[in-house]
Amino acid sequence: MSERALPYRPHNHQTCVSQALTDAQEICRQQNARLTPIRERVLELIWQSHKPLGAYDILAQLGAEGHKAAPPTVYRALDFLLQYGLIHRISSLNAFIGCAHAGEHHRSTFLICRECGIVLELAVDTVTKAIEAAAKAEAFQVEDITLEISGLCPSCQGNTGHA
Amino acid sequence: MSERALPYRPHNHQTCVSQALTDAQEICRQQNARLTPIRERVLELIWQSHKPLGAYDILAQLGAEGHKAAPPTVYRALDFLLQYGLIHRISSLNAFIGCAHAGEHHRSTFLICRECGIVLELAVDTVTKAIEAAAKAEAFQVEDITLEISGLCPSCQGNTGHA
DNA sequence: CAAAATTTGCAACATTATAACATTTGCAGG
DNA sequence: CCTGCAAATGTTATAATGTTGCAAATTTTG
Repeated sequence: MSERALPYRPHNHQTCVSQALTDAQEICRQQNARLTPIRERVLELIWQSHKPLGAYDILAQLGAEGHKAAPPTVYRALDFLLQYGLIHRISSLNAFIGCAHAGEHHRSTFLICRECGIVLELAVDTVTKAIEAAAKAEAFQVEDITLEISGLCPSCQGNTGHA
Repeated sequence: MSERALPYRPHNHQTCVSQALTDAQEICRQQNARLTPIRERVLELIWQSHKPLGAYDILAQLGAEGHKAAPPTVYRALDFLLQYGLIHRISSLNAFIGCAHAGEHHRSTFLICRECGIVLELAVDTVTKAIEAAAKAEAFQVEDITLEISGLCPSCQGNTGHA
């Protein structure tokens, strides 16, 4: 597996997109899931940047390209993509972002820049372990972890507060 | 400072409520913030249980007791209570819960039972440290952490799946 | 091919949150 | 006291996000 580009830095983003689509196709094939044109297009739209995209943004873009879909169409595609681990939902933003580790079993941490909006997904074992230990200490059975960190990415630090 | 009751266990909940209100009054006095009747009542409603309460639930309860408020009234009270650290917002539920550590500087972890809805707030230093270390490794400047763990609380484990 | 299951279309609606502006209240200085 | 400002609340409308229910089309399966 190749190294992934840091989203903050300039990079050939088309590589991110095509990698994500290829991975998605492979994952769906393995699980006998149908990556239909709508689902694939929604995934592609979400991957158009490293900023999370709202459901209604997706809806608008589909509309702009001639496919006038209704909200359920988009939400169903999103549900599918979530179910197969191809995207993540960012609760604190009511928005969705492509999964950078599709196919790998992982717990994600999201670093969300409040300035540029870019999100970096991490899978840090020490964090996961600490969380699971804390839950275990309370005899709580963990099913799902939402960990979203808001702040300033390296590129935006020092760039704020002056016109 | 006295020990806090575990929300899952039966406890004299009135103690939780009055403690929360007393703390809130003290915190507001110290900061010259006005804990007006509406704000105090919203806080009290939120503390009526250890389950997060939606803004429109609050609205409905205010209505039921004769104070027919509009959404902005509730959201403004919530903003105030959030600002002074008297409540927390649970992003994954779009709901609000009383802060169990008001006045103490802390980063919270929420254990949310999907079965009974009860939320336990923790402030675990190992978790906070691990998260901050992970962010630091990416040169990310942390401002806010959303950590919400969904699963089964001790009381609800084994109680599910059979009528 | 026919039946069954999955996916999509579509209309209506439910829930959550905010904008904009008017009115009232609390309070400090004259 | 009272007056004038700032903070808080009231009011109306609307924006943003998400769901339900059912019909039509498509795909899979026997």
